[in-house]
Formats: sequence, structure tokens, C-alpha cells
Amino acid sequence: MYESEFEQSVFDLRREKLRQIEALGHPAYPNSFAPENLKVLTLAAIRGEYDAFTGEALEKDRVNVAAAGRIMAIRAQGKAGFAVLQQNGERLQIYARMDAVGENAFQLYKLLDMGDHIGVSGYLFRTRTGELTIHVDTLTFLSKAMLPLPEKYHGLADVELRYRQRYVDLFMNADVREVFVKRAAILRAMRKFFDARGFLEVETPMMQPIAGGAAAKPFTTHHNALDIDLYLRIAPELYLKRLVVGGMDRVYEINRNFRNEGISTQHNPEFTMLEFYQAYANYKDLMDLTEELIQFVAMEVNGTTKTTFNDVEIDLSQWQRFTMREAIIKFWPTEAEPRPMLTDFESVESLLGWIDRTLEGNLEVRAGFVPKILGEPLIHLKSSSSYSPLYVALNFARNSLELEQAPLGKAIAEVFEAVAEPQLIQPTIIYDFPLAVSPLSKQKPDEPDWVERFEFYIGGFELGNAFSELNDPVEQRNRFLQQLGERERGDAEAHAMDEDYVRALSFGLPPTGGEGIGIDRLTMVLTGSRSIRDVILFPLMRPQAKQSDADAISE
RNA sequence: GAGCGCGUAGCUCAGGUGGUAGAGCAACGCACUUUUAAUGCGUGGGUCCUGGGUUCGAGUCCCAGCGCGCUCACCA
Repeated sequence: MYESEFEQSVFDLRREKLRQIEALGHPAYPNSFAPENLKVLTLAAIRGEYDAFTGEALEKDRVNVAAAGRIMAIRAQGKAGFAVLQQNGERLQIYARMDAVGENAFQLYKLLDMGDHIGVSGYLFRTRTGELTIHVDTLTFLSKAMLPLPEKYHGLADVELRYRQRYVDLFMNADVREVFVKRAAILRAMRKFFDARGFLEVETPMMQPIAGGAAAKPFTTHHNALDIDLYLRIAPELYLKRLVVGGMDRVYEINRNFRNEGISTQHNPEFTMLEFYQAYANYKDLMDLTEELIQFVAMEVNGTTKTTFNDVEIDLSQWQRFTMREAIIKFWPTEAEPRPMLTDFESVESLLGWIDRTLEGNLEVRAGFVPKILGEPLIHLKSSSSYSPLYVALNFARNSLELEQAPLGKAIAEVFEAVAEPQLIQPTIIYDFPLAVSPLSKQKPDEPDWVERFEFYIGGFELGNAFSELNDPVEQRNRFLQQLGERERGDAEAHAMDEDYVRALSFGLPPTGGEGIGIDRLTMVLTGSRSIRDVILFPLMRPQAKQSDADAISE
């Protein structure tokens, strides 16, 4: 049954112990723990109630309690013994002595192992060292740990084992449990926030015939009875806006999206997103709402707007706002002058002019920043890690502009991501995005090449994306057609045509603001977790073949 | 997808320059009726990730593969 001899022998020994426990008259797997005349309390409730009581007070008026938990430490001492029970993240010590529990129960006690579940009843007292402890009268066996627990001092430290065997990680490492308690609190706070503002929580399809609403590669699945391929959704966006057309003026959805792309400390193939839509609002309204929301959630969850991420203190009550073009100028590194000016972003020619001045000015001067590789094809640049991201981005922008592979807006967005994004540690809203990278957003009235869209950043990565929704069906159809063009040119992430969505818009979508917020990433920020896998209970791992399977495969 | 690092007992980790594998916890046995990383005495436990190669000899060196982590790319 087990690959290791050690685990198999422990398992066999524990089965023998279970047999002995049954021989003493205790069921090996009882159906419940329900002592007579005594309500079973949680360990948290007992601690909450009696942690403040002195030993004298507990001696004067005896408090009888019943509780259950997993044995996390056990210290036998002749005809008595201590054990520490753990339940729901709370711990409490128990003390069992033969003259109190009787011969039979003490025999049972001696058959207990770390990891077993037991129930006890008895009275509370304080030991010589002052620790609150249950003096056990009756001992009930509940369930056996058939495998040995990890080391009791260091716990389970191997990162891979922690993700693969989260069930062990959770009861061994208290802080892991805390992260997921907070994650639940974050979801609760978000629902509270939106419910209080008249938003309706809805659920839209996760299996979609057209995977729309974002630029990403979808997972494909198949429905047998209908014999059709379906996609796991990459975003709920287009369905939620259909609901706004239908008169649900304020809706939100919190659930999973699936994107068939790379895995990193910031990306899991399935991730949780909050998306919400508010009729008669625009992106400026959502900026205010976003700042309010993040602060509210932080206060509800942590009781403070301060949080520490990557050893940097972040204040979620202090927000900055820049346009994308302003951000490039502001965050342009001084060692890489000339810094661009707003006019440089006006046309392909002006941008190319600035890029050339910048690359020439830096050539050979600052080796760490700009290596001498101007002539190289960009395919090598993109996948190489030996050049500065800034340099790679500038070259990519320049080459794609010269070869007319990308519009001006796409090049500017490229430069922005390389220059500014890593520096956006404190809460920052970046607004006014290029039309070219925003197929679903509404144009700015005075600058038709730019749209009313913003993203917000905390800790150096993007947490949310919002815009004034494009509600002109004719324009939307044109944008889809443009995306189809990019699809034909090989962009697998370009948007597909969604005729029914255009039809929905044709019935009239009111001016609407919509936003998506990555819950996993927000949880990272609020819990100080560096990896997204630390805030997802079961992150996707490559399945591990057993040795016997591996042999079979290789044959 | 690329680069770097890691993989030794159930767990946490040691194992200069190649010489047949070790500690603590856990497990098993004994002692111990207020301990708390309990203590004392004793015992067992390993395909050193997998497969090749070099060598008289490989945990150690070389090659390939697998898994994980980090960085980068894609992306949220």
C-alpha cells in the first residue's frame, strides 16, 4: 500500500493498536463524540472563556468541560501523561492520570499517537507552570492517524510537499491556516461592500461557446450530448454586461477564471476574480470606488490599511494616480536619459525619434543597462534574460513600429510595462490606455486614440483593470473585426467575434463602468504572501507519477 | 518556453579534495503521576530522485531525464 517500508510498518503497527483499542471496548471509528450531560465546546470557546481565570478560581469553582481535537504533542509520564489537542487552529493541553480516568481509559491513553483525534471531558485547572489544562475524567477515542506526522519542531517545510499535501500543511503550520482564514474574510468584506451599495451577486457561465472578455488563451472542453466544444471562461465580462442591458444595473460576480498560460509566483491557471458593473458610472467613479473598496477590505481583514509585502511597508490609504504617459515620464530612470516628453507619444515618428535618441545616448555608456545589440532580431531579444527589460522593450517597440507590426498604442503600452510596473509598489492607479490594447473600452471624447481605462497596481503588479464600457454596437463590431485581423496574423489571444454580445449592445447598454480585481493577488498583498500558491489551497502541480507508473511509462 | 538552484530515513537537516551513509524529531521497547522541543537507557529504519557514463571504487565527478523553487518570457 505504501512505497516506503517505514510507512508500511507504521501503518501495520497502528492497525494493531486499533485492534487493541477495540479489544478494550472502544470503537475504532465511532460516529460521533457526544458525552452525556455535557455540551462539547470548541477549544477556542474554552480558551476565550477561561484563559483569564486563575488557578485558584478554577479550583474554587470547578468548571467541567468536554472538547475534542487532534493530538499534536503527547508526553507520557509513567501512570499519567500530558497531550496537546488542536482543533480549528486552537490548542489546549490535557492531563490524564490513571487514578482519575481509570485502568481501561489509561490503557487506551497509552495506545494513542500523535495525530490521533480524541474527545475528553474533565475539569479545568492550571499546572505548576500556569498552563490552562483539562484534567481528564473520561477519554473517548475518535480516529487514528495511521501515518506519522512531520517533525514537530520544524513542521512541514518542503514547499512541494506543502502544496501537494495541503491537508498536512494546514494542521502542521498555523500561519498557513491564517492566510486562508483571511482569504475568506476578504471575500466576506467584498460582498459586504457591494451588497451595501445595491449590487446583486450573480453567477454567469464558466463554460462558454466563445471565450471572451479578455486577451488570453482558453482551456477547451467538450459536451458529449450536444457534441460541441466549449471553453472554460477567461472572464465573465461579456455576460455581466448583458445583464446590465437586461436592467440589472449593479451586478458583481466572484468566481474562477481559467487561462491556459504560464505558471509563476503571480499566475495560477485557475484564479479568482471579482468583476462588477455599475450603470451610469464611468471610470473616474470606479477609481474612487476602488480606493474605498481596498481600504475597506484591509480594515475589515487586518484592522489597518498598512501591510508589509516583500519587506516593504505599503499604505493602502495613500493612492497615486498617473496617466500611462505621465507614468512613463515619471518613472523613467535618470541614468537612461533622455526622458521622454508628452509630445513624444503623439505619433509613430515622434516616438521612434525619442527611442532612437535614447538608445544612441546609452549605447556602450552603461553596460548594465544597454548592451550593444541593436542589430539583433527581436525574437531573440524577447526571450533573452541577459538584457535589461527596458532595453528589450524599447527595441521591441521600435522594431514593431518600423515593421508596422504593432500600432503606436501597443508600443507605448509595451514601454510602460517595462518602465513603470515594477516601481508601482504603493497603491497606484494608471489611467488612459491606448485604444489599440483595449477592444472593449470607450474612447476618450477628446483623444480618440485613447480610452477611458485604468489599472491599479500594488506591490509591483497589477491587481485590477477597469474601464468605461464601450456601448456603441457599431464601434464594438468594428473592434471585434480588428481583433479578428490580429487573430489571423497569429495572435492567439486576440478577441473572437461575439455576435450575440453585439446584439445585446444593440438593445442599449447604459453608460456603464466595469472592473475586475484579482482576489488571489489582493490576498497576497493583504497577507504578505510572495507566491500566489501560498494563497491558493490547492495550486496546480504537475502530477507526480509513482515509481511503478514511471517504470511502466518508460517501457 | 529559457537560465540558475535544489532533490540523502516518515519529517528537519549534516555528509572538504571520490573509499561502501549520519544526527535530531518521529517509530518500537523499558523506566518515570504537573510535563510542555519532557527526561534517561536501549532497538530498528535508506533503490542517497531516475537512467546511463567515467573510475578498482560514485551520495560525491560527467551526461540525459523527472519533480520542485527562483528569475525571465506570456499574462491578471
